[in-house]
Amino acid sequence: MTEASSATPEVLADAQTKRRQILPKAERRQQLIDATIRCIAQHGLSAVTMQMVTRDAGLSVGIANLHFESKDNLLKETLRYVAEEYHNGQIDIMEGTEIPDLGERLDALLDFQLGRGVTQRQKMSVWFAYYGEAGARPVYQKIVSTVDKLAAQKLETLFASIISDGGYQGVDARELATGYSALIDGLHLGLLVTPRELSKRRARSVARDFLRRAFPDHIR
Amino acid sequence: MTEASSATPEVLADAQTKRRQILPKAERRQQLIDATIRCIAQHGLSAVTMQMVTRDAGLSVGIANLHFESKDNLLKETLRYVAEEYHNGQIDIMEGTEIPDLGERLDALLDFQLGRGVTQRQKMSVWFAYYGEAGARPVYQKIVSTVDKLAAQKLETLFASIISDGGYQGVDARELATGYSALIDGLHLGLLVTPRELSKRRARSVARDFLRRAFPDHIR
DNA sequence: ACCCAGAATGAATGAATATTCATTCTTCAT
DNA sequence: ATGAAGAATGAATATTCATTCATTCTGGGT
Repeated sequence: MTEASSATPEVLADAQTKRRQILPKAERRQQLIDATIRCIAQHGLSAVTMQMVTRDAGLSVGIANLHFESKDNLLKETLRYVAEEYHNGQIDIMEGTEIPDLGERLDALLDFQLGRGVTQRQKMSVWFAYYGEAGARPVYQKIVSTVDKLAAQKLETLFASIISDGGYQGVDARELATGYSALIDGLHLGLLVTPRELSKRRARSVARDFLRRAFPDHIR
Repeated sequence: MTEASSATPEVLADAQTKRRQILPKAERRQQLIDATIRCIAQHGLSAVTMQMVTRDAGLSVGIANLHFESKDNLLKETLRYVAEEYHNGQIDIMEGTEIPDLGERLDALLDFQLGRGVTQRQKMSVWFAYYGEAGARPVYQKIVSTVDKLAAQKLETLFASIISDGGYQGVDARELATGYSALIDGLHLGLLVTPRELSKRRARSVARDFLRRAFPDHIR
């Protein structure tokens, strides 16, 4: 009642001063992508609305269509961002020369794949939300498979080096790389869907077991 | 204009005779669940509408709300159906006594998990569509984890028998079962998202490799 | 100091969609 | 045959949502 008249101008100003800010295109785009990721994780891909995303970003509804042509496009770009972030992280480790020891490099890769950054519920939710739609949306399939292919090659190369280095017999690098990738994906899924039954700790131990059985001289 | 009068009664009858059929509740429910599965696979979970499902089933729009209270419920029941179908199939193989030899039983399990029935795109699409939403929908999480838990136990028991039978040293049944399940999930994902890079044939070979490394005397 | 290009806003619009329910049709017990 | 129980229909309703665009605002260039 008295609020409107008794409140100091400053308080009112604080509440009202939602100063309109103008930022470079790239920055706004990233803000919106980040908001989209949060919304997908919290509400699920099928429940995400433009209102939801723009509210989460603290911006107006019209802005999403200004920077991305459409909702469809925003979702597509968000997937591309998440996919590239993950795969660039892997590739940096695999082809970087900072870690010369092959066993240690494997360890670093595993740390990245099942470590804090990647296994945050947020990221995994987004990941699988898109996988779920991939069957019906060739665009998603293409984004993922494009980026996946390179990572798979690098992994195969790394495995081949390790096989050669350790003189392991009867092990096929390609086959093993496919298996390891699938194992990691499956563990991510378990962490997302049944976190009660699968802890991060155990997921890491399972993946490490797989590697140890394949490369006993390089792990542990 | 003249159609109505010139067309023979029979032709009209053929076109019009969409004889309304009354079926037992259980049968209608199954029809609708089947239609839902097809729609999810073809259009993605987020694009499925009631119109779409009922049209696919060749029925009227109102019928879905008659047999399932709501769209939400129809989707929930569809997930339950698919989850139970898959897990019952696995459990039948694992605890059935039809296959006494442990190695053969493992083979049968692998055949089922990566064989025709399960890896049809339809089923896998539905599978991952729900996984994608599971992060945001506790109901889905619960349905999957409930049904998953039992299958995981049976698998662990089977592995334990094999370990004991083969006298394998330094192998933990639980750890291995977790790894194998994750591997299968990951392979399903690969078959769905990057079918170009991963054939069914290779998926089976990868899974078999995993088992052979763990239980060399029982596989191949 | 003052423009103005174009960034940002949000009310309005129209399309899509879940759900309802009055009505029609089937079946079966009698 | 007949009527009643209830299964099935689909036009109508109310809601939700993506997209538009006239208007407002900002900050850098002069």
